[in-house]
Amino acid sequence: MAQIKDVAKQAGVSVASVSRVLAGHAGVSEAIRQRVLEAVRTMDYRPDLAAKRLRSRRTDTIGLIVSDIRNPFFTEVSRAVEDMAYQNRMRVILCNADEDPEKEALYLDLMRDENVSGVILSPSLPTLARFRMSDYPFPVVLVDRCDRETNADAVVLDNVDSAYRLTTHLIEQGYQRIAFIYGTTSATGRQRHEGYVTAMATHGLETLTQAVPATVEAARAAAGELTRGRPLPEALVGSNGLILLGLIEALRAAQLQFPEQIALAGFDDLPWTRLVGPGITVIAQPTYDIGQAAIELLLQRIAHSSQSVRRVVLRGELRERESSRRRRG
Amino acid sequence: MAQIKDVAKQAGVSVASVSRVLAGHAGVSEAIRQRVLEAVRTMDYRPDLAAKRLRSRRTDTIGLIVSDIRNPFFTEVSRAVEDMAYQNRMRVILCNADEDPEKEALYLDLMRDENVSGVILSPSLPTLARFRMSDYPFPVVLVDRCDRETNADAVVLDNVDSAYRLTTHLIEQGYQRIAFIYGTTSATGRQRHEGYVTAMATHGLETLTQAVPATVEAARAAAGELTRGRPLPEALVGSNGLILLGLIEALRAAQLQFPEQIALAGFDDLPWTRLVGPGITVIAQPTYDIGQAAIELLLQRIAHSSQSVRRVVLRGELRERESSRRRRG
DNA sequence: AGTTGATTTGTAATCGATTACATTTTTCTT
DNA sequence: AAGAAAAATGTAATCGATTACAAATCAACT
Repeated sequence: MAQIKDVAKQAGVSVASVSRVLAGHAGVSEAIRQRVLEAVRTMDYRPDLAAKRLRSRRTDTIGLIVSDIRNPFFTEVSRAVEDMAYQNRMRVILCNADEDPEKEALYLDLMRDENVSGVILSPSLPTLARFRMSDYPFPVVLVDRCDRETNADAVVLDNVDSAYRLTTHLIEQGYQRIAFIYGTTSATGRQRHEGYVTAMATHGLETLTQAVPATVEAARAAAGELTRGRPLPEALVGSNGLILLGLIEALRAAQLQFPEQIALAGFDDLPWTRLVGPGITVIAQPTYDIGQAAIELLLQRIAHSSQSVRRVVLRGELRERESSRRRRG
Repeated sequence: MAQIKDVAKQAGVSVASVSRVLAGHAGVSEAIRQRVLEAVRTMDYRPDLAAKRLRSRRTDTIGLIVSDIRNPFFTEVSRAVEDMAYQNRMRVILCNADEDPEKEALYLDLMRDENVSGVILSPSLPTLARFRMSDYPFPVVLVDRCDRETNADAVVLDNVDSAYRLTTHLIEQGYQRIAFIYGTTSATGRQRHEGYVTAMATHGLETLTQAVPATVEAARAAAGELTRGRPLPEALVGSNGLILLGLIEALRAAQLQFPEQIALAGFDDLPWTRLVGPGITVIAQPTYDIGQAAIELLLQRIAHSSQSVRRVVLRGELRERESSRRRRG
């Protein structure tokens, strides 16, 4: 394997010149530039990244810590982050923390060991509550989850407002007994719950909620309970894609048709939401944009560590489908 | 930041001893071991990974190159790989090559630069055809795609057989004009096509196939064409999850009910396959197991570079649902 | 031509670990 | 108790780049 000194010898220059040419630094004559480039080409020289990283103290690597890559929301975010990262000659280290604060801490520690340039994190509730930018030797951008109080760069959906609009849509369609099933492990669920509550209150309606761990199974169980209660809710709303899936499974099990017997709506426009039943009304998140915005924010922060804290709030889009069709009678 | 020499000073030993203790090497007295460990603890010493990697020439990193992480099959495989990797104190670098041989080559080059311990790759057809283990300075395990001729460690589904069983199932249910829509960008689609053809031939039936790029859009278009033809096919089979999705969209657009007007079956048991319509018959792949097997194979190969080439073939499971219900008449 | 200042190039220190080899200490043998 | 063999420990070289600093070259202006 050729090293920088071999290239230097071949080109008849010093290693410093080779390094300068390759780093694109100014102050090197065109003649030397050409000779170095030629030598690099003929020898197929590849700088050793380990050496480079040791000496330069930069890794050009970013960490992405999500709860579970299998959640389609994070799949899409991760794809966006990876695309942008490679475009900027950076690497991505991906971790699944499973909403577990201990794993999150573990992986954040690992990021420190890796000396990453920055981290994109979707924190669980406990981690978010404790979060201080200054606790980490690298920039952190929060994604998907963020509190009003949190002082950190972040990219989130307008959760409260989206939930408000979704709930209001159902109310306008003539539904009143609207049940909201939401995940308790993340700030997202809480905020969407808040929007739901506000919308219901605005219209003088009573709320009906179930807080569950954000899993298909938990949502299915909760919805099962709700559908066994009397009077039956007129509509069910799930606070994210996994929960929505659980609701559908419960309706299947209870042999309830939607929207005829019970209306349905939720968050996350997944490939199947318009194919299940007559199509499901959802708030679509601009997932790819969220990922893109997150890494852009991170790259800016890496470049200018002292710039002011920014929060990017993206708007969810209401996609009306048959599952929330106007209530007859 | 504490370095190894600080720890050595604090513990009153040499840097070599510290290194030996931390590496878990034998031949160091219990007394020193304890003193070093104590010093490491009190100083919260973290070895610098860049330095470690430079000197030891090992990165404990593996590369995972898939076509697109948004394909649920690869999402699940990737999760398995990450889980196992972190359990073995290894990092994962994930790349999306979009079925593009050039991008695959690019990322494989990047893996060389990163000096990874090994790579898990799901190659496009051209890359697979050209694949030689000896072209790479690191072990490579193929996943999902592999030819009979390919001489490389690999983990794949029993594609031919699975497709044969799925097709035979439809035939046994009374279907004869069965159309097979398959992806041409990967070996997987071809092999499943082969199983379909064999099953049809065995029963003396004529084949009806459409080869498409493995995307939802292409599959939708192809299915649209098929459903406009007369006589209408009696059943549609998609060679993977994305294609299946495209087929369903096409049936929706053409307002064809399944299985009443046309039966449906495919590959990949995704969260929604039993929720769309009356449930869709599929071959379920043991995706997590596939990922797990791949990294196990890779770790073994890293440990024993000269062991004989292994191929792990996992069996797909036929999940019969209503979309392939027995044909009336 | 000589001096000054700017620009280009080269030499050698440095990043922070691992590890080959040398040295010291311990254990065992006779 | 002396000497040999084995085990433990330490010293210093090494991995392969970047970069601070020194040296050399070049240009411009008296």
